[in-house]
Amino acid sequence: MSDKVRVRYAPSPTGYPHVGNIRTALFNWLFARHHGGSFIVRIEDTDVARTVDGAVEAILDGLRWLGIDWDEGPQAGGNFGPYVQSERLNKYKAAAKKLIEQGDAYYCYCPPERLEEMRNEQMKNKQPPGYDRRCRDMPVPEGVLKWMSGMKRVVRFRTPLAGKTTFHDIIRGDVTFENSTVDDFVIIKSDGFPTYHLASIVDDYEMGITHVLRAEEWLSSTPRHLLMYKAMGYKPPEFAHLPMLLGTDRSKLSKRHGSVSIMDYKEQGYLPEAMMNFLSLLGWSLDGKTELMTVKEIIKNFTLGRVNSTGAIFNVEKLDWMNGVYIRDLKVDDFSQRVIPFLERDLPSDVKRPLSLEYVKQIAPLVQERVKKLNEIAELTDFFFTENLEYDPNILVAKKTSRETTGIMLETALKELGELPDFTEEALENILRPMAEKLEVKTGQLFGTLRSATTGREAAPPLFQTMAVLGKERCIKRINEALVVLDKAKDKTVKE
RNA sequence: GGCGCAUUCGUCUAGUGGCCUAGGACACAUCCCUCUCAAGGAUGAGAUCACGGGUUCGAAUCCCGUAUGCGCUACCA
Repeated sequence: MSDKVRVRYAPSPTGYPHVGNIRTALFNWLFARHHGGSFIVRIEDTDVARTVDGAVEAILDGLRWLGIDWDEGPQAGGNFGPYVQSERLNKYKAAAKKLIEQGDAYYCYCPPERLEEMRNEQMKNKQPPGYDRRCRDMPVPEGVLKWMSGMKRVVRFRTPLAGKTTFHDIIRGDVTFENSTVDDFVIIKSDGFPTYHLASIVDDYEMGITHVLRAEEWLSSTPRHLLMYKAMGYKPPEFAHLPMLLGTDRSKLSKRHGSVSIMDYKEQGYLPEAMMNFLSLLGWSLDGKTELMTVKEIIKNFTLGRVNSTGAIFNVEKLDWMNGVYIRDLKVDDFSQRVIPFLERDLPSDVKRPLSLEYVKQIAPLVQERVKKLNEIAELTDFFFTENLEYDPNILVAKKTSRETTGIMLETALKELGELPDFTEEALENILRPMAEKLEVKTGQLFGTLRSATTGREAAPPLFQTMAVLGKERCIKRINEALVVLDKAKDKTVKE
């Protein structure tokens, strides 16, 4: 590749940043970074009706969250601006004018209702739907008359009636379309805005885009674009149509498949680095074996030759696993920092904020390897923060033990723990293990009972560490409370 | 309906004519470790490479056809 690579991500601000879209952005970015080229963001806001306030910022936030930076575009500037299509209308008008003048485009006065009717008729007769070209050869004076009388008009491209358009897709190889299957599509809408087709080719040309990497859904409109490049006398860029992201039923990923906004994933506690790693593997692979990679490694190895052509189902289970791997890899301090916003968001409201970073740092290592998503943190650790525990008294009585035995275990623990000078993990272990032996119960039974008493749950981090972090005072208090509610529990001497 | 693209374990994928009696990962199962839950380790089950024809000494890999899926078929992108 002798020319410097210039690629773009061209989202339209019609809603939240969709993961499928972001994946396209990611591949463009990886491609640019791999080749030392430029990654450009261009906002395609040519659909006035569908434009949503705040969408641009949301999309940019999504990119930033993942660590995708752009060399040119909104907030970054660049020499090819403006990077917002609604600020480039004159360029599209000029292009349309040129096409009309050289006979490659024409005004069409057909009202939407007629087109609708025409389509219905075509469908009914099992004809391929498409514009019937009624205005294609309208004499100029007639058009002028309609225009003067106030009729609305659009500009359509005059598609060649015969011939073929072939192009080489970097991922799929040669693709050919019969021009006769391409209808006279609209390039300027009646509101004066261009359609995607016109705007994108004008901008891609003027911004010096060398490669267009976009989702497969665009494959069928590529001949339109090529025809326009030709009519405009532009040299077309190279094309690569990326496989789509699919939902579990293999259809285009959408809301009904679950979360589709990249920001939802952020809020659920996926790490951006895990998300990027996972997304990069949807349609691309290094060697079929290496899956966990740093951004650097991904960039270093990312080539279109290793992008496949089959749509990929967005497999959340694998994402969860990968996120867990990344979480476990975090340094305790880092993990603690990242977890605080989630704790502050999800812990019961009576827990005082702001949380102590020092205290969180004590808790964090106990749950780090047990968490797949950061939003699980509050649920897993709330007993470290709340004063009163609420739980089913039955969990105090370990399997195959009686209420009486449980009472004895709690009393004994209470007494010996009370005399323990330093409440460390090691000291606790040294006192609790022999205690089980003395009481002639299994360690699992004793520890289980104490776990329930001190945490209010049956599954928690290792007992000694947990108790050490909770501290002597709180553990004693909770064991006392356990003794009170024990009355309500049932014996479990009979095998369940 | 038309056009286009695709088709390897449930899922993500490796595979570019012989190394494939098809490899890895997630998920799943069993076992080990173990104070619970995880994590970790080991083992296992799971794909007649959509199907049918060719080409070839030899095909998951090349060609043709069929089927299925998906996408497009807007004054949306």
